[in-house]
Amino acid sequence: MSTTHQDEREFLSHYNIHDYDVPLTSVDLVIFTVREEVLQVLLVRRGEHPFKEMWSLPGGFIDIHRDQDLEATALRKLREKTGVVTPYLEQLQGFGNKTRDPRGWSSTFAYFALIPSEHIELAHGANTEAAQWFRVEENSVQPELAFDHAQILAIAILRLRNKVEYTSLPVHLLPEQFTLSELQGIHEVVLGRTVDKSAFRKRIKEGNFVEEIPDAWRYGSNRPAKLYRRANQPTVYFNRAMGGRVEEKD
Amino acid sequence: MSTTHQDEREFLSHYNIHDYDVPLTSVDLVIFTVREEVLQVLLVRRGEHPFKEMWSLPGGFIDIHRDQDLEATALRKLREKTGVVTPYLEQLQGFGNKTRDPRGWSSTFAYFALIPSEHIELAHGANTEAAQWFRVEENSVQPELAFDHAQILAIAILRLRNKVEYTSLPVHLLPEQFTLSELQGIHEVVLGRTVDKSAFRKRIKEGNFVEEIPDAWRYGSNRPAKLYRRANQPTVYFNRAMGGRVEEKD
DNA sequence: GCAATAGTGTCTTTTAGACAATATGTT
DNA sequence: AACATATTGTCTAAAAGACACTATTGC
Repeated sequence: MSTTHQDEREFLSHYNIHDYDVPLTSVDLVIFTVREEVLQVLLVRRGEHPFKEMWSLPGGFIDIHRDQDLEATALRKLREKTGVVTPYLEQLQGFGNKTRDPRGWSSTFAYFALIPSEHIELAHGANTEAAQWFRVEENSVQPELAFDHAQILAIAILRLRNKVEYTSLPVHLLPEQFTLSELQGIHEVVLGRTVDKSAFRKRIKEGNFVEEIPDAWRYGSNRPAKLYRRANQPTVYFNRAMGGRVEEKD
Repeated sequence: MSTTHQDEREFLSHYNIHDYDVPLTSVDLVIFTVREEVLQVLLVRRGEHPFKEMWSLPGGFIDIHRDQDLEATALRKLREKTGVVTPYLEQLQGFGNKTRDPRGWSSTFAYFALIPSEHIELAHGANTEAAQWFRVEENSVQPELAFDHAQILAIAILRLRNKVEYTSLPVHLLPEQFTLSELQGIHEVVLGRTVDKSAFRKRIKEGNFVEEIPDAWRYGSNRPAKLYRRANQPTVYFNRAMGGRVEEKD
């Protein structure tokens, strides 16, 4: 109805968000990689209040002029900190309450990203916050984190472990080319336990999310290993988890 | 350090959110129930611009003075529309971009709730928006929805079907007391296919998320059925899905 | 007894786990 | 040949699917 549309235009012309008490809204990132045989997460040291000088997850406010959508905000932050432009990125969960930020009611969309550890250029420089990798031990990281970031991190770690149990997601922690043993190693690092070689390979092969690279081999002082790459497939979900029943879920 | 704390107090005393361009932030709800042997979802007719008169998911802005956290906002909206105070409630996903709301950059935390169809008092009255149940057909609902709510609904339906495949979640669609056949019926309605009685019962019993009610039976013109109730357990995740491999995931 | 639904048992199928056996490169 | 790691095969175990069989009530 034209009347309704005119009404709506009239309404919108008077609408001003600055008239309302609204929450702060940001995007935070949990960026995982596997380096030195350990799961690691990227943290930045805060240069400004609040929580100045403390370590935190990279993130920040949505820039409503530059960012088309939430994912654009997440990708922008990721690019600024790591230079990585095509990560595996998925939304983790939203968090929001009165107390998590001393500036007032605050909510955040937490994302989680997986990147291969090679070719990462961490952001540095006098003015930017320092970025650094930290080892994940159990469900946390050594330094105390700003805001509720310790909680967000714990939930991200849980989600990652669950996804590793029953999806093809860990391929995104590896570079372009990798062997099945390397892929298995990634699984073992994230899960914190060994997995059976035979069962693992059967599973991977029938998932069809990796493909052999023709005539490409990794050589060492032993039998060479076939090199594989990610197939052009969306994430594969297995009908059964790798271990026994998965106890905790998010 | 005391200096840092003083710095921070100083900083906060000058901080004013109204100085910044921030996105709108709301909470929306996808409320499911099973009535008349069909999966149904609760929609409200919008009384105000934008999208005045159109059907939409119940929801609205966070009230930073009344709501402690996001879940409190969701529960408040749910209570206002249905009178239900203890539903199954989980966060679905966040959505946010420049275009979903004509008032400007907008983001929403979508929640999804399951409630039994009995004892629901839908909100009515001249001033409040009309609330009504709609049948879910495939991945959508008959009326066109405001904002990007059709997309949110589709994702919620997908999530619900996936969870029904491999979790104990459907018990929340049933009243206090129910028979195993009724529970199976709920699964069949949501999944849109029949499931095997024997396999279903083995699964349910070993999950231990329902318990027999002593000496309680449902009578009819046939063999009486044992009545069960929800056990005091968190959601159980099964190691395998009910059907074959689950193809689409969220 | 009959109809109707509740509840159980048996066999098959699928896929993971354990673990042994074989393959193929370097040194 | 010795070594190290890659790759495959065989048997077992766990849990779902198909389907038949038994149980118990009202009428």
